[in-house]
Amino acid sequence: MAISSASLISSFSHAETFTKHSKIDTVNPPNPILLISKCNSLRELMQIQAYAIKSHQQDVSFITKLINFCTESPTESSMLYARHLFDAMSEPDIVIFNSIARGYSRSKNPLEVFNLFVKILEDDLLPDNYTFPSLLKACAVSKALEEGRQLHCLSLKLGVDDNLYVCPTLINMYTECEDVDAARCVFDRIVEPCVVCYNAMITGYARRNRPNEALSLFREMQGKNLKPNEITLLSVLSSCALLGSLDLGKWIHEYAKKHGFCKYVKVNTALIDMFAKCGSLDDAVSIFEDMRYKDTQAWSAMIVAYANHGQADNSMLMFERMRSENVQPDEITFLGLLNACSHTGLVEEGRKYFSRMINEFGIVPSIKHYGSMVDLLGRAGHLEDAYEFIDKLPISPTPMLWRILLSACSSHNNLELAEKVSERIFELDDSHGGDYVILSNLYARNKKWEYVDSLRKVMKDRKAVKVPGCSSIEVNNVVHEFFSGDGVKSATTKLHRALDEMVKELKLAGYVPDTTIVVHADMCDKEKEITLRYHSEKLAIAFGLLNTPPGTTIRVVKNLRVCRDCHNAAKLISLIFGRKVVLRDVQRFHHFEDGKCSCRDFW
DNA sequence: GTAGGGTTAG
Repeated sequence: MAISSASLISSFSHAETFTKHSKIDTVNPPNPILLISKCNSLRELMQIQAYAIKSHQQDVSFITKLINFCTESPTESSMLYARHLFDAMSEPDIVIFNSIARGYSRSKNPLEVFNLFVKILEDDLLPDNYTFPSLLKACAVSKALEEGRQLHCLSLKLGVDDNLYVCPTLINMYTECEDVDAARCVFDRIVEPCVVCYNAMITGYARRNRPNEALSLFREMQGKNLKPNEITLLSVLSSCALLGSLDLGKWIHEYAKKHGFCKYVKVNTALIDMFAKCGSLDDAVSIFEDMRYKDTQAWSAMIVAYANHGQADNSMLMFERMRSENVQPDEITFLGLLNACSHTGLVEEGRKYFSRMINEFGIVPSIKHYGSMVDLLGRAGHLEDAYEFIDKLPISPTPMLWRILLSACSSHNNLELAEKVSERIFELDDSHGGDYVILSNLYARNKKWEYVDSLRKVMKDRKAVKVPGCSSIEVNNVVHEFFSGDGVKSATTKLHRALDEMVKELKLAGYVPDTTIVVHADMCDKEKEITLRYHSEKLAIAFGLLNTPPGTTIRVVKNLRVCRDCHNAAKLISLIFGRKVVLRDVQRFHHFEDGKCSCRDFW
């Protein structure tokens, strides 16, 4: 709702009635500054100002209090009023500037913060340690690394860089601007970092997908007997989730229980997310059901969790429960629902949620919602619809959107459309090796070897690199990582013998290596088979079989989508070795049990 | 009620 300053000022003059209708002690007139502390609406605040003017008690200190009230939890109208007060001052000083900047910073308006800074410099005012947090936050939200660096220099010059409040904002600015190493430099310069600084750095690592460094700082912090708080736990839990480290996650859960952190809704939500992403949906559900108060994020976490585990019916059930308890859904809620539908091929339901999101709840779809819709249509085989959907978007499509469609083309073996889609991708970004691999696999499947060859050359010429497949498994609190092809040349370890043994047993049970999905055309079948054997997920599963007691569930996390051959193999492994295998790929979870997968081979 | 501010990590 937009409010003009004219309407504000008119309600301001209306506020003069305050003095007429209120009983004012004329002998001992009340101090307007004291009235502000009891004030609880903008309207009352204006009445207090009217009174202060009338009783000649309006001074700089009073105005500062007024502005502070407005910027404490700013709204559009409170900021307009604050700005009105500010503009009326003849010589605003740094204190006033800081207060206004705080308001703009809290209402995520970096542009106005920067404008104010320009004014500060023009007025020859010196920024102080109250000025920097707002400025640095503005850089963080607008990803302005260069401006952030300059502010960092200025803070050094003015000697406020090691201020209790400036330090964490500096770290946060650098991590938000994706310069995590610069953040670490700031952190390392602090003589005795406090919990807030640790939190800023740990959160930065977790957000920038560097969970190992986050966890190692967490350990360092504990070694120093610094007490983590609930905010520390949020980042540590999200690091566990990234790694799929269930053991550490469980330990954090115990820690949270012991130290009274489970009363925080956000900690519980992070626990739900962690358990779900570490493959233990049951634990996620039990945390969720035990929560007394569930907010939008908690419900969404559960909806997303069910979606990623392929339980669309439960996702939708959660949504119904959420609605019946009058909790408002947000964009993440719908992202979860859309993913739930796309993972299970519920095209009509997905379409319905998409339109309800827009029409019933007024949520503007983001690129991720569009991506989910493309996935929904494409994976269900409505490839042309998906193509048209992307073509008609109100925004220009990102390579990612086309990539989702390309992978759907691959699932449905539609080479013709895949070629068309690849063209669209390469126009935007030709450096992504995965795109060439998908297309190349499709050529191979259709026995068009000459195309496979030329595509490999193009890929090489354009210096496109493929992210290597990497799978990890946690055994006895240690996360072991395996890259595809590890040991292809020198397979001498116990693990490789176990792998050979595993494949031998699989073959006895009817496993036939699917050599059509290997990119290299010049390999013979034997070589192709070896390449497949050393896929990272097979290595990780073999490691699990070798190093965990019979009957233990094997939990593997993979950085890419699971390949068709490994999916087949995992199904058989669950059957012949009597092990549950929980495989998290970049897209979703696969639960293998008794020769079947929870995705029902739809992925 | 230290009577011009009250910040930082989610």
